[in-house]
Amino acid sequence: MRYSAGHKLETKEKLLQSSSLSAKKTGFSSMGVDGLMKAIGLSGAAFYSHFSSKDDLFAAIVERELCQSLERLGGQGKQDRERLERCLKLYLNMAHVEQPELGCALPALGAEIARSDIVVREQAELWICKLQESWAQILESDSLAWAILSQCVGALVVARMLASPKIQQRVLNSCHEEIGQQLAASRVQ
Amino acid sequence: MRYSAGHKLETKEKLLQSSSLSAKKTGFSSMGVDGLMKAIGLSGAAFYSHFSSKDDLFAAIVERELCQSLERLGGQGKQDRERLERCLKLYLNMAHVEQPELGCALPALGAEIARSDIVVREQAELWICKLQESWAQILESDSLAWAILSQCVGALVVARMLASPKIQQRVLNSCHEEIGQQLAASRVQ
DNA sequence: GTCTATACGCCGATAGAC
DNA sequence: GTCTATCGGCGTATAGAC
Repeated sequence: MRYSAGHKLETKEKLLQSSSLSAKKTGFSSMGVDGLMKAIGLSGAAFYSHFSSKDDLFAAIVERELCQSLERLGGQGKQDRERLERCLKLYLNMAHVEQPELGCALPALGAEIARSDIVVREQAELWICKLQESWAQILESDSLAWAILSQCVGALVVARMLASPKIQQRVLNSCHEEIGQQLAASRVQ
Repeated sequence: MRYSAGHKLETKEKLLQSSSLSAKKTGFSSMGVDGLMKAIGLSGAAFYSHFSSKDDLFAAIVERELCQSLERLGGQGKQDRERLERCLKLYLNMAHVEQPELGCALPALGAEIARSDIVVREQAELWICKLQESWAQILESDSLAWAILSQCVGALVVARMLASPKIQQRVLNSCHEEIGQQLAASRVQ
């Protein structure tokens, strides 16, 4: 082998990272294999040494991204409400609206995941359910966990569609405020 | 003119309707001009008698769809909470999850709208704000209106990513239930 | 593992006949 | 307004040299 043992792993990792960013920014279907490889300094044909098809790459991106989202949002081990509220504040943030490439894949790739084949959706379901379970444990409410998750994803989808930063900010503030009230209500209950 | 006066309008309307359904189902970027025209029994070249470019069509689809969503959800003239709650029940429904082509454009095209140029996003903002204002009037709360709107859109994005109908249903039920509590809380306040 | 070269189809868009 | 024919580019994917 003309290349070192770890080289393939490194290349694949670089490709995954670069592709994930691009997919969240411009949409997966809008990316070409050639452009993806050029972005990491390789030719288009080299792509097929790492993935059998473009769809195969998408499955890998989804798994990687959702695993990462779970780490960021659900955390490992026991959590508490305070840490959850800090996560929500980071999630419902203008920086997150303006930089989809650095943020959660659910608002950015949700529609494309929804249109993927069953294998990808089962992967997505796995990680999304893990995140929901993590939140449900903290909140002691299954339905509240689903509701807040949906609201966070929706807030970013809605805000990113808007043209003016002021209204985007108002969407984020509103969701943050209303979630705060839901959390407070669930605490005294 | 070899074609009747209303012919062009009818054809354009048929094209808009057919394209809107396809866009919500498979995503706008995945559609080809040729396929869109074949779907209404015309050749691909005839497209350019109605729209100057594919992007021009997307702008028209967004305007048409969001205007329609406003009619369905915001209604014209005065509304009341009961009618709003009936709308939410229809929105947070498995039929809506399973048939994106018949439903709201916000969950289906949100990410693509977000990536469009400023003109499209200004259009989107216009209609979304009208819807929010309509709800805010009923609910007597700006932030609650934004929060519920986000939650509804997010619920559909999340549910459609999932593989199993049972969990999809649970997402819808959870959001419906939690929104119900938010509405009740805002009523007594 | 990566390269160049290439196959082959679909893409958006235009030209010109009717 | 719609058609057929066509252009030039880019899409995914493969073949074979190194």
